Amino acid sequence: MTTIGFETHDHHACVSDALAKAEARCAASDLRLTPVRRRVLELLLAEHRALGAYDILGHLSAEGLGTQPPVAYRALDFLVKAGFAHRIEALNAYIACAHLGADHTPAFLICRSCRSVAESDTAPSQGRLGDAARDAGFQIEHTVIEAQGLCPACQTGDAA
Amino acid sequence: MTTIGFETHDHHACVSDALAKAEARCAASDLRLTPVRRRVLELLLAEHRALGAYDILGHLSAEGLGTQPPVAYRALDFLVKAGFAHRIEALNAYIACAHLGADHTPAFLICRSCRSVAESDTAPSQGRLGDAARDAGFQIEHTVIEAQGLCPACQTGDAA
DNA sequence: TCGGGTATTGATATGTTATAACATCCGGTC
DNA sequence: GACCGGATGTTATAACATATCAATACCCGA
Ligand SMILES: [Zn+2]
Ligand SMILES: [Zn+2]
Ligand SMILES: [Zn+2]
Ligand SMILES: [Zn+2]
Repeated sequence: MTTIGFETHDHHACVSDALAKAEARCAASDLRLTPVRRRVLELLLAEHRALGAYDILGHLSAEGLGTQPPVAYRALDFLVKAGFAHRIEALNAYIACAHLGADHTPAFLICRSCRSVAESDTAPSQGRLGDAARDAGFQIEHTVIEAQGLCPACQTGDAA
Repeated sequence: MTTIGFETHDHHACVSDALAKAEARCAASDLRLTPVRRRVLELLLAEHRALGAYDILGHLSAEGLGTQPPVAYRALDFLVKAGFAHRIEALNAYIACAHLGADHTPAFLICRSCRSVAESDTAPSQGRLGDAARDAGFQIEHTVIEAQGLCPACQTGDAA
């Protein structure tokens, strides 16, 4: 299990690596990483934090890449469908995938204070949830696993 | 592990039992199950389905109990805080708790076709998520565990 | 029963997130 | 060049949620 987000790391490499992987994947899968889509991915990659669609739109608009909500939502939809980003349901926000390329079932650790998000790659079977689904005859297509609390940095300051 | 929602059951008893438990809990904890709050709980209990705040508001308004959004949101906040209802993050919607009285960490099985929701009382599902949090030094306060897919009934019809 | 604090409700306005609908452009193909 | 499909531009609106302040109900002790 790998958790990415709170550790200090070579983030510049982290970003360029993710962009390179996204480009390779697009080339291989006949997807188009257009300027707006690429820029939105860069914005999401800039920090390991969740950004709202309208945060994104603010940046795009400042850069002359589009001013209306569909611009941001289309790009985000593309990135999420392509697996380059994830939606954080508990925040109605979006974050770049930290395990680009790997087929995974993400779980998130979300700091309520600084809004940073760590992506943990949990086991796919979802232990007990999978059992419950099987018992109930429920066919799982997608799971949302999000834990909210305080990240290591914010615990020391103990931001209420 | 108990999953409630898809099985056929004595739903009339299910509802009155839940209302009785809620009343008992309010009496014991100095909480007030006012008319609007009680009615909203009844509406949520009516089916094992998630209802949006504005669905609720529609009913309330038809019954002369209030017409403005805060009426619904206040009642829902009360019910959620009291543990009588849960918020489904993936739907921005609300559902009555199926394990009233028990201290539990709910997990939900959400049918994308009929919007019915089963509440499974998993073990503090922090199996692997808890491990990841511990490794990262993250202090979990609340978890969201929601699986989306098709319920048994909707698989047969295979609603796309 | 009177006051005073607290919880609740009423009412208005606004903020935030997301999509529908339709026109237009642009690159590749025949 | 005509066509097609994906991507964008543009307008409007739907859906979800909260801030704020005034008014009222409730409880409790003086
Ligand atoms: Zn990084
Ligand atoms: Zn933090
Ligand atoms: Zn029932
Ligand atoms: Zn169903």
